[in-house]
Amino acid sequence: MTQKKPVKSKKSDLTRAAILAAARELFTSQGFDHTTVRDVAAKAKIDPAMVIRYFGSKDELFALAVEFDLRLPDLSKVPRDAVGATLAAHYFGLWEGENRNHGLPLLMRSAASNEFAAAKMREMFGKQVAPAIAALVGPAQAAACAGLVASQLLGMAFCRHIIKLPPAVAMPRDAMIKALGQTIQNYMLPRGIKPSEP
Amino acid sequence: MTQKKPVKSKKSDLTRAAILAAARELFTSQGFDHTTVRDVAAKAKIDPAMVIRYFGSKDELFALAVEFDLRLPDLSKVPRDAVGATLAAHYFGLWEGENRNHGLPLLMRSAASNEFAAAKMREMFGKQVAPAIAALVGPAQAAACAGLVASQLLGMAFCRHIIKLPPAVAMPRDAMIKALGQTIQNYMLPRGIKPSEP
DNA sequence: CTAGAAAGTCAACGACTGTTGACATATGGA
DNA sequence: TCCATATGTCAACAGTCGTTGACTTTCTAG
Repeated sequence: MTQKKPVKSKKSDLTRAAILAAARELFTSQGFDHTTVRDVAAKAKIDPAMVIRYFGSKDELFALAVEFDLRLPDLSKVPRDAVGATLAAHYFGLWEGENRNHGLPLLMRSAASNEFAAAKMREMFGKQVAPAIAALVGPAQAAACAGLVASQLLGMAFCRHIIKLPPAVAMPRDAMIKALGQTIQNYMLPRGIKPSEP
Repeated sequence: MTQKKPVKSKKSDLTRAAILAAARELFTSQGFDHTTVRDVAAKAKIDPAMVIRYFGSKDELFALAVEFDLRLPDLSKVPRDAVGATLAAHYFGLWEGENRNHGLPLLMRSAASNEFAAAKMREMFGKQVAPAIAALVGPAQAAACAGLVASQLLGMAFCRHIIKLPPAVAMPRDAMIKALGQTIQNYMLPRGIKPSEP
């Protein structure tokens, strides 16, 4: 007899997962508008009608495909002068690590021309990034600081992975993380050095 | 009599200009895909067929709407320690100055999901930005430097004007330009400080 | 084995899109 | 005045899209 509590992986679960995986890939590489329900179905090797049956609509599918966790490291356990580099390294691990098929590249590709995706990016920033930074830099400068950090990290991802600007693509990962790490470090915990006047 | 050399502003020229202006506005605020030929025609108060007659196709209209000149200042005539701030100020003058209706916001909005727009951004970078930077920093580091500068400037525009991340929107323009100016300055002309190892 | 639910297939609808061609009107030189 | 050309209008085509409902196949509980 088939129990009902210990949910077995029914066949429908596999199909569901296949659709979601196909959708993530296509949304990531083509964006929301250029990805058709028929494309997703073809990649998942099922009928377009199934996509709608399983997820209700293209929008709901997108909303599910987008969900994910940044899994930011606990910055309070990182040496203070390594915070910038740690953050930069973690962030580009999300883009260039083993499991690349998550919501971040997907959101980035669609956010510029899709208000739902833009709102999701703002939400993710507000719930995951801002608090992590606010815990380190004090409430007064926290917002501005978080905005600056986000602009640098998102900007490099935009150049390197979205529009593929040659020098940003060619830059070795280590050098990029080092440069961005210093910038972020300076935004978050500026030294007494005071870049300009002594 | 109507002369033919000193081109008078015929009526068709006005219509053409009206179409182009309407197209720029809509492409900028909605991106390429969400802007329909019918939208443009409605905004220009003419028939959709005229848009095609005047510009051949939606793609050709987009290609024309996108053309523009960054008008970068001559960095060699700027005090070396003011290069970063000058560049940042000029760049955000393009976004927030009086004449905002040009190709840059337009490209940014569409580049993530439109290969033509992405290619145009790469071309603009290669022809206008990279040379200006290469003239200052020497060919060895020029490419990497230009990539870093672009990532920071484009990233902030993305946060502030495209997805409208609250802290990036709220940041006063002066403070933003100061912070970004320092970062860019450091990318282009790092002080003797030598960030890490000597 | 068998009835019924789950899973999958198929064709079509209605809306929207870029684009076209046939037609009407206006303009300006002869 | 008249005609050629420039300019503008209108309806429709062909294609694509998300979505739906009717149908068939597969699986499994009783």
